[in-house]
Amino acid sequence: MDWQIDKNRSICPQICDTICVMIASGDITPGERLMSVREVAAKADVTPNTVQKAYVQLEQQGVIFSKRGSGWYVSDRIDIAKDILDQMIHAKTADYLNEMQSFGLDKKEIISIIKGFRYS
Amino acid sequence: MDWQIDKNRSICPQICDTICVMIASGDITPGERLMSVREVAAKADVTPNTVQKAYVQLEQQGVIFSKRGSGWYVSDRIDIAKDILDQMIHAKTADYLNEMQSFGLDKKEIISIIKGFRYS
DNA sequence: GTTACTGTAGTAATACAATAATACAGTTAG
DNA sequence: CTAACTGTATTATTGTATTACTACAGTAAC
Repeated sequence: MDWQIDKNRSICPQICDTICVMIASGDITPGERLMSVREVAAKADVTPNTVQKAYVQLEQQGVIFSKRGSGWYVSDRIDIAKDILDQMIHAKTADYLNEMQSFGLDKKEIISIIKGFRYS
Repeated sequence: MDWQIDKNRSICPQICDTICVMIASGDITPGERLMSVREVAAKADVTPNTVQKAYVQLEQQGVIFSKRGSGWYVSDRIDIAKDILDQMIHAKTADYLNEMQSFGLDKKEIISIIKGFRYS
């Protein structure tokens, strides 16, 4: 997995999203152990504290659970991770469309811009 | 103009964007006076300080200029406002596409989601 | 049992955006 | 001239995210 973090955006949600993608895509499966808080922190070049916060959030949503002193593990409810992702995609799309409309663009124009988009 | 501010996002850039849209769309024209810092602050329900900051940023980019004690005015260079908007649209589209790709979606899937998007 | 890992918890420091309140100086209209 | 509006500037405070550091307790392997 690529633990690439965009430091211009909030880090904690990015970690949550990355874990959910790994679970939804089958990259990691129920019962499997996650990388430790300190490992992820090192890979993503962030503070263990921030990773811990993200893990706790996912735990509260039922996506993962912890065994004290042992590690973090993927829960059986991979459907939750998928739901979170779907919801995330919908929310971010809504935000994007709203912003584009505040710039005076309608849906057709937006799609046209995306189709013609060249990646740098 | 609708001075609707999304308080979940940073306010200062939203004010800058709104002014640029007003200029690019011809809603306000070169030489015309803008609403005062205090007026905008009241309409948008934010602090005059924040509006001031946004105006100064636009001034540094050459979009507007101030006459002390009198007010803020639209500069002749409406092309700058248009450029800023184009750049903004491109940047936000790039961010959106990058995020969607980190969720495992390709361009075709993204367009499909947008086409089927229902506004709430 | 010791060692090295793990989760867990807390504090302090930093950075940033925004708020709040105030004051000063220039302008414009009456 | 005066009053009411402007822009401008400063300071203090809040809220949030993140970092940095430290400490404690449970687990697992040797």
